[in-house]
Amino acid sequence: MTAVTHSSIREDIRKRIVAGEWGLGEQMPGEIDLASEYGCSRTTMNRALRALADEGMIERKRKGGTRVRPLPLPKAQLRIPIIREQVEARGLDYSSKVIHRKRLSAKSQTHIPPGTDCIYLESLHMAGSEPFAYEKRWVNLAAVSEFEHVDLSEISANEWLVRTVPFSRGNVALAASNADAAVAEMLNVPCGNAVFTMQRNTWLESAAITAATLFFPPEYRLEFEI
Amino acid sequence: MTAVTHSSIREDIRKRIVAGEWGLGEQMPGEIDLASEYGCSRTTMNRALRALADEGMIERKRKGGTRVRPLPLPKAQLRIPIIREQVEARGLDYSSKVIHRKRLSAKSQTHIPPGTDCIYLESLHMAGSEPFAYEKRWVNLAAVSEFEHVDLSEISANEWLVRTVPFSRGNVALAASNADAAVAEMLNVPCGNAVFTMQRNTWLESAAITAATLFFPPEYRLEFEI
DNA sequence: GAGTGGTCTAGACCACGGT
DNA sequence: CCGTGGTCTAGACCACTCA
Repeated sequence: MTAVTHSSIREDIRKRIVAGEWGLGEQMPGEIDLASEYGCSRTTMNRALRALADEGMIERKRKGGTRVRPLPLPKAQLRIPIIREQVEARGLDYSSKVIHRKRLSAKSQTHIPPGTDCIYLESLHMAGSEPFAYEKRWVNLAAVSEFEHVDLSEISANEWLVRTVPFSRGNVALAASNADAAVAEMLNVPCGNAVFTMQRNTWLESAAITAATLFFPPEYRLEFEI
Repeated sequence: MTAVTHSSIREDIRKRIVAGEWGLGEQMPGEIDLASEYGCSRTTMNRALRALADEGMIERKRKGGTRVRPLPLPKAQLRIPIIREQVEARGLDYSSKVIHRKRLSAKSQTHIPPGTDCIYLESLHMAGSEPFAYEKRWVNLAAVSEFEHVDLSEISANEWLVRTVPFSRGNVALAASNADAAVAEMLNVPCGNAVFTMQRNTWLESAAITAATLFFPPEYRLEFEI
């Protein structure tokens, strides 16, 4: 006898969908019917079906009932890794060095309003004695003025920001680009070689906090489940 | 007066966390206290807090209570776009052509067991008259034998597979690589140029279905929110 | 042992959206 | 109109884990 828990019910219904018990786009039984079939309350069945809807397997509409999604949404949970953790997960020592540090007005290529007082940083993240990633970053001093006095030999800019402004929101763009001379030298790859790049803009509420671009050597792969 | 719904409560508590009402790693009030503070039932408060825990903002443990996560997990919902949709979203006509099609035994670089009878395909996805992506794909005939007879001038391999085996799971790896001569010619970029690559392996239950590698021109960016 | 979250229940009312 | 999912409630028992 299967335990009547929302998770076991959810997995059982998932199997029935995968097995094709209800065709694509076809209406499946409602909460009340399924609840009585499984011998659980409607609340529990609701939770199981809600979870399947959240992951894009089914679609639910008031009055329209519950349907198997015709083309499932290929959604994935991607966890943006913290660089230190990635390095340490490979059993290597993490360190970072600041290569350039300047005080500049924001340029227009970032989401920080042009002219805003910023710190511009270039730093190299190391895994053992090998370069792991090169970073170019703008930090908005109007939003985090304390950043001006942070000792970046003690803590990386990224970690300081995460601890100071932990719950910011942002966007990410992934791309491939050809290494320019500076990036190529830092990552120890031939000039023009393909490098994986990740651009991140973050906000706290409506204030632009930081814009960072990370360059990874060609071996780097960002992996996740779907 | 704020309505007492799980979502409004969740957003209010999110604001209080962002405002720093409870320090990082510090224990916050339990469900019962918060429920009485908001004048809702414990069930409702549980749902609000569970949602915040799911998105990585708080950590919950039996007996240990609820705590603000010390370093928030940067998680993102990444929707893997269907190529046709990406092209059409840019207002361009989508088409695809098969460049090579062979029947081969699987090689060991994919997740399909070596020696399995496969179709190997190379195809070009077009946006208007421009190349949009080049695809190399293995399809396991032992898992989807009908694929042998599909007319790929009518429907792309990807779309046929999604409709036929809709609920497969898989993994994805993103990287930057240097275009080899064939890919460079197809994408109309200089040989050796950086191309964005996406490798996908998919399974239905435990059966390997298909392994695909997509190559995108250097302008391509994969964007998402965090 | 005891406190906290995890979960289930039975019942209720509401909101959306096809008919 | 009225069926369906969306949500809330009050109460209960359980399971984990810290002290």
